[in-house]
Amino acid sequence: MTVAASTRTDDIRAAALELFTRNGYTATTMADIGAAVGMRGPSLYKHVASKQDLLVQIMTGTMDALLAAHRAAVATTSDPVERLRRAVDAHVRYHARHRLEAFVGARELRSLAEPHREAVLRRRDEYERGFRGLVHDGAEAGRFRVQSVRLASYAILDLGMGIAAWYRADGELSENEVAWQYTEFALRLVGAG
Amino acid sequence: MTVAASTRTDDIRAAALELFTRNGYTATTMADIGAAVGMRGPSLYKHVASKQDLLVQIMTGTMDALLAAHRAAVATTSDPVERLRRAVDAHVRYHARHRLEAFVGARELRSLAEPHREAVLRRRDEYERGFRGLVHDGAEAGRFRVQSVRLASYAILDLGMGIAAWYRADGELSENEVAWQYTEFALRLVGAG
DNA sequence: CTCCCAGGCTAACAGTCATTAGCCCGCAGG
DNA sequence: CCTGCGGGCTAATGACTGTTAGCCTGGGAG
Repeated sequence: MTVAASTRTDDIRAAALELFTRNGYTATTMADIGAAVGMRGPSLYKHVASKQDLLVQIMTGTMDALLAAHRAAVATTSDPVERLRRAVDAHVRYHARHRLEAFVGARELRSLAEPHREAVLRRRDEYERGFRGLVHDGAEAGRFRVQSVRLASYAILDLGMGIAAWYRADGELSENEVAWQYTEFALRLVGAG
Repeated sequence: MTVAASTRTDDIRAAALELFTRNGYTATTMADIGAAVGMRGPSLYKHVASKQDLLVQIMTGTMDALLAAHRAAVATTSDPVERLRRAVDAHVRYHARHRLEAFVGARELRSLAEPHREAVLRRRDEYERGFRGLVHDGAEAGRFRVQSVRLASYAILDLGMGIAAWYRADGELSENEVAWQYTEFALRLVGAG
């Protein structure tokens, strides 16, 4: 049986994610991560390759998931306004649902060693270009009123990043409320309100 | 003569700010900072108290300046829409002009030791409440159409944070262009467009 | 019952840092 | 000329960290 494999490894990854988010990558020690899952630091090496590898897994996994969500969102319609609405919805929900991953993904790029950093950066650029394209198409079609496509898409992307910083699943604002409000914000922002 | 005091100390602070921004506080060594100003690590102690002190100066100085700019901006009028416009303008310009300070201020809170962290957090809360108040007043007066005052002010604040991440003084967008666009964004966002 | 090994542990290594101690040089004031 | 010292340097210290080596145990396979 090779089903439902390494719970242990997953636990470790989850603990690392939590600690990286709260204290940062460099300030988190292997001993800390071990303590969080009930073992000593060196024992972790029976399950993971290295501390850096833990970060790599988190960051590349995150970008892949985000890109996938984006592609799925824009593939469902060709109306520019609706495409942007769905992309923002996916963006916001991703940052709310995976706020730890998003948080670490945004803040620890500099802790990522070089073969991987470039790869993550490339995917992030691709994501950014995707949004810029959506805003551009909507403006082209006369559905948006924007002066700078670049500025507007930066603004929309930054809204999502912000969510990862303050959203709490057990807070007084539900994911739906946040998603609805923020898509509204984004559409108003590009003058499609 | 006690005029035009420590150029040396200022140079060191500037170099530290630059390095903290690019590599993060923990990843920056005293030797790095020293090299940036042309001396060895230990020599820095003839000018500054400690590495932590460097961070403290940067972060508290930043929050004070931001709060001062905010107060000055909202003191100049009592019209809710205009007050928000000016507050956002100050917010955006501050984050563009002092992007390094803003960047470090947002990202290195966790590296700040405890007497000071609390103090910075308190001032940040105060700043946040200021914006929330502006949005609330405008909504109360029927000039804004917002569902959640809190969400709208978070969104506006996050826009500024984003600027600190990508703005470059020598980029293709001038401070004025960014400021005008972003105040427009903020006003559209609260439905005052 | 025996054997194996997954998975934990401690000890040790090698490296990195912030910070301190103590030295020394050049120059400004007398 | 000398002397004090601002401000630089090297060496040393002490703490911490990621990672490796090697040991031990308990439970499942045969």
